[in-house]
Amino acid sequence: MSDVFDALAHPVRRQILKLLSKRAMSAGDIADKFDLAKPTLSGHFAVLKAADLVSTERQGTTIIYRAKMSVLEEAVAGLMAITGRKEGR
Amino acid sequence: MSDVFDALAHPVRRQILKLLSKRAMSAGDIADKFDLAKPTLSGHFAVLKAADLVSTERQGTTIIYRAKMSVLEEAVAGLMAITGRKEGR
DNA sequence: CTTGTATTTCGGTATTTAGCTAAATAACAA
DNA sequence: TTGTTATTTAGCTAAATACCGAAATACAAG
Repeated sequence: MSDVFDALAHPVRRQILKLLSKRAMSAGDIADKFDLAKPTLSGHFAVLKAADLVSTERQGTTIIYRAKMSVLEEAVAGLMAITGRKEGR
Repeated sequence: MSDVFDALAHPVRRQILKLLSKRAMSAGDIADKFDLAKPTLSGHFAVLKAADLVSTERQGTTIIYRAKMSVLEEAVAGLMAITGRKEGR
């Protein structure tokens, strides 16, 4: 769980998740959306993967990233446990 | 908003928020709950305050911390914007 | 004004993180 | 095999973070 919050702490990683929540994308396509070197993005992908927030699938030479929404929703639930909210909908 | 996620990234700070969500507490009382030096906790308080996640009130020589639940709920809402959930309740 | 209590600020070190370039790996096509 | 494209790993530096003990600040009581 702590890994998830670590991952969410960086704005670029939150933005990546937002992109992936709309549709799966290749590493390169994601990287093109940011003004950062590709290895830097690759590092961010690794953090997201360590947090289990994304899954990957290789398609030939490209790698497709997908957001694991269920894990993200667990983080939301974790925060709501602090706020005292009941389950969201 | 980024400050909020930075603040939430550290497990001690999440734990502090959880304590404060139950009841307001003095800095010292909070510090007693952790096996860390007081200056270390004071630093965590400062991060929470910078994120506007807590408010303070001085009562004589002690300082009372309170969780600002509304700000925490905004963070929840921010995450839910990524997940695509509708407003929680 | 001195003392005691609560808390923060200061100064320091050790660790982690974010970013880069260059090099390595993987898959594929010719 | 050679070359091309996509991505990651390695190696590095700079900056940020977490922690500590010691000192400073703020307040209240005597």
